[in-house]
Amino acid sequence: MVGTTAARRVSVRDQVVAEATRLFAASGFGATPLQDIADAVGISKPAVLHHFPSKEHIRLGVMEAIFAHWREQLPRLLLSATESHARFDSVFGEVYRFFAANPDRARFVAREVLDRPAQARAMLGTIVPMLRGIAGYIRAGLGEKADDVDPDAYVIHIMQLVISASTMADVTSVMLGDGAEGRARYDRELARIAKASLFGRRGARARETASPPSKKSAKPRRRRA
Amino acid sequence: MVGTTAARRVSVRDQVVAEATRLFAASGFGATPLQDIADAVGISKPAVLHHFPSKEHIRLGVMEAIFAHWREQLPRLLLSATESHARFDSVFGEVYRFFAANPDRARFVAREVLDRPAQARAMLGTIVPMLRGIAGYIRAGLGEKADDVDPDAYVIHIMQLVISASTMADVTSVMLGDGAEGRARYDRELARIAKASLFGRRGARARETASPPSKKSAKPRRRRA
DNA sequence: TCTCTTCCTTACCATTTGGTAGGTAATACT
DNA sequence: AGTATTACCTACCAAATGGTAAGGAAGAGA
Repeated sequence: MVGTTAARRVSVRDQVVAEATRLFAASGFGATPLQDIADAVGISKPAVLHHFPSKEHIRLGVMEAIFAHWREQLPRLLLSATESHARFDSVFGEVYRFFAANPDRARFVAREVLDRPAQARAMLGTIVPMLRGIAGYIRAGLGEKADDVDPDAYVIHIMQLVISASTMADVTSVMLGDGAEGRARYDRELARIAKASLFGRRGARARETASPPSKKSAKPRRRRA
Repeated sequence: MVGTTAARRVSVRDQVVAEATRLFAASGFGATPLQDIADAVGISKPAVLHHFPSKEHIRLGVMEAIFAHWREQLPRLLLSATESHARFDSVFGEVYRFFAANPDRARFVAREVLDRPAQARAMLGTIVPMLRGIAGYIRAGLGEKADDVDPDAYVIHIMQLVISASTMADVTSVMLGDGAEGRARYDRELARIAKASLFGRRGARARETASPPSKKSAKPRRRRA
């Protein structure tokens, strides 16, 4: 019948994880029936449970996939430019794009933090060393005189900001407008806050190279709606 | 209209809303059985449905209570100090304390944004005029030369930051430590980011009056789980 | 006392849903 | 070919859960 083992490029298991990620992100773990996942993949419900012992294991699979992906992507940050402003743009852009590229990831993580704080803590723990690495670069880049900045806390807050931005953008657009321009203002201000709080308004403005993590068109003008 | 018997200290209806807020915040709307709310209040499940036509109406009651509370509190911001730095501290402190004083509110709002974006949008819409008022003050306080700041977007992001901070603090403490000092660093950096991104690092440091929004009222909140 | 209203109870129902039983067809292995 | 394994199916079950039915206690007003 329909393409069996040979024609199967992506394993059914991976499809389950992918669809579950999307559905969990949209409706939440508890509100997503196993049947919906099965339907999305195109198999029966017991077939899903053939690949995972339980629904709970699907959730773990989704979470592990996200963090594994992130653990794989994050090290690229550590190879970024050496000049502090350029490095900042690079690092911020990487983090931003990781979540913005697929809001499902941000939504899922946000839900896990709410629903299962203890497990979310454990998962976050697996990337703490890398976050500390980023914080270390910030500390080194700013030098001794920046004793008002707390790099560890800063990294945490910016990660939060990016996650919540990816999560809430569709809701907060009621204030800035739903169009592309509203979203552009939103993204630009997010990048500005992240940068200006580190280098100061002057420093951030002086090098406005990568304020909005390269959307399509960066409109430098700003208007009231 | 329903003045009802005066003997009642706190109406059962209000108790239902209060307990539902706590439970919905902790576990989510879908994952909170009606029975749990009934148990928390100390009545039977059908008794809960005597006060609310359905579980859905309880959710609406919780949301309305939160936003009504906020709509009532926010105007105080508009009476704050006139000097821009002092006003900032005042406004930021108000927003921060509103959510930090009761993390359930932040958690509930965060969940609503994830689960029911359209309704969350509508609710946010009811406070947009006030947010624009705050943005207007920021615009006026900074003057013409601060054309890099987008006050409307700024207000949205800071609100997001405060909400997500109240929501995720218990998880992110894995990086900064669970003790009071870790939380203090967390709060201090949050305030610093909010302020420095508006006034610049120099401006923010010059007036470090209200970095960590006094925890007097928010501190003794640790019980119940 | 009788009646009406409000608030609340116990019993019950219908639906949803995670998970299981047991069988079948295709594939891999020998 | 013969056998074991993998992947999947239909049918089913037990638990959880939102909501309903029907009625009782308590107070107010007559």
